[in-house]
Amino acid sequence: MKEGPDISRVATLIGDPARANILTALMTGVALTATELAVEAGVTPQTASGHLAKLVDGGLLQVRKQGRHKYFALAHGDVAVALESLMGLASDMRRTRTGPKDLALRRARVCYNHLAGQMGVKMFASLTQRGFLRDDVDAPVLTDTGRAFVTEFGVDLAALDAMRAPLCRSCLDWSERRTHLAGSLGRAMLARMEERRWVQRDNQSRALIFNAQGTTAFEGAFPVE
Amino acid sequence: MKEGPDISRVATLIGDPARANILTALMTGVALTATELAVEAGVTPQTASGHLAKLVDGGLLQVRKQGRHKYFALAHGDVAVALESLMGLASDMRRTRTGPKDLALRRARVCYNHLAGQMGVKMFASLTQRGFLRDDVDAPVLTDTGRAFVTEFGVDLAALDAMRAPLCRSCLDWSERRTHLAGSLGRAMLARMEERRWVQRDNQSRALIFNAQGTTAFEGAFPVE
DNA sequence: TTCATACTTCGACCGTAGCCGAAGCATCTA
DNA sequence: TAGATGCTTCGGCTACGGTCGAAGTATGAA
Repeated sequence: MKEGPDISRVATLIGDPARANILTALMTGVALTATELAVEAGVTPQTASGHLAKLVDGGLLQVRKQGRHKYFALAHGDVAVALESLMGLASDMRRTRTGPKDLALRRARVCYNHLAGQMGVKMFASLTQRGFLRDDVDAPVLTDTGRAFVTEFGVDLAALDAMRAPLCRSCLDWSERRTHLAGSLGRAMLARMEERRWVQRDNQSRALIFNAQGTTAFEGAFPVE
Repeated sequence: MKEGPDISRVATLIGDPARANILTALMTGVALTATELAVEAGVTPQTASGHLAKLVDGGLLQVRKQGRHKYFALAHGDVAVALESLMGLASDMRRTRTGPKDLALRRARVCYNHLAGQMGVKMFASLTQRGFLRDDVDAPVLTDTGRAFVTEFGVDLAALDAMRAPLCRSCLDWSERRTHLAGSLGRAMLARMEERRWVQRDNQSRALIFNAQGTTAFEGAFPVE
């Protein structure tokens, strides 16, 4: 016993319902203030304050102070990946009644600011099949034809390259159990779709709602097989 | 709030130190009896019994009854993957003193019966670089030349194909943060190395100890770059 | 300066869950 | 049949951690 990193400490951190709600809320990728997160978690500000301190101390959240507000966000993408993998286990469990809201989430949702769900997986598959993305040892790699494609799509690759964050990352979908595209490129692709008004975020949840034109355009842009 | 699967329940399950020890012990891939796990977790049999029931009920463990013994194992590979991703987060945290035992674990260890750690990552990289393994959308795929290679290595591919379990899977290493080879092929490769007496398991931990000849042979079989 | 807002600290309360001793089944051995 | 051995159930103890009200510290607005 007592070998390797201590799982139980992190798991305990995630295990409290209020903290789990906070983490889930931050899966969208946006930064939220302490009071906003208190509402999200369904507890009073004092209680939330304690939880947030623990999460930051545990390395799961990062915090930025701005005036009298404190903005919290996930510490890094790995946290989101780990949370998704836990969701994968949780969705296995019995008594998982799938409501209509759940269906929307399975179809398309935001995961740390990139596209996840059936449509996320479809996009990833399309890019790979057409040779735009190559799934390398560590992470997916954008090929030359792929760079041309996403530039055409309207993504400013030069700006993304300038950032230190990794361009491509893969993330395992809890609902689909397949890979979708994360990383700064994944975020940029979703941002572009929002700019083009293909898709709109649901204010209440992580669900993404594609309108009629958006759906058609998506199918055209990311054909599969 | 209350969207997607309920993370907190699974996380709470993993969050108790005794249960975390149990899960970690089962990461080797072997099935253990209730009393063995009680010792591993450092609690009395009664207490362990309760924990084990919860883990089975939560879908994290599977159980097989054999005479008056009960053998417990991880429910499926996804559980191991999720645990590894939690370890990845945990190893980030401060106050992670890395002892000598930890070093051995980082070098080579068993992860659900396949090879993990630096040497696991190295093997995966070597196989990919030489075109034996192609990292596809879902999971790695063994190429034709790859099939020839592993057959030459002494793995009975026909037997593996006959099993329903997936041949190749990738698993993210908590210590290396890179991919290594899991799935039935991953297990077969490690088994073959043990047959050849390249490597021996440590009884006390998940560490794998390569002897001198084993190390040399490994370097020869899986060159990198 | 004065008031409002955002967040934190303190203290007390309470519930839950882990823990073990004792006793109870179930299964194998002699 | 009697006696081990492996696992489970029960009951009661304990402690830890989540919760909120009240009060305290920052920052910004009037």
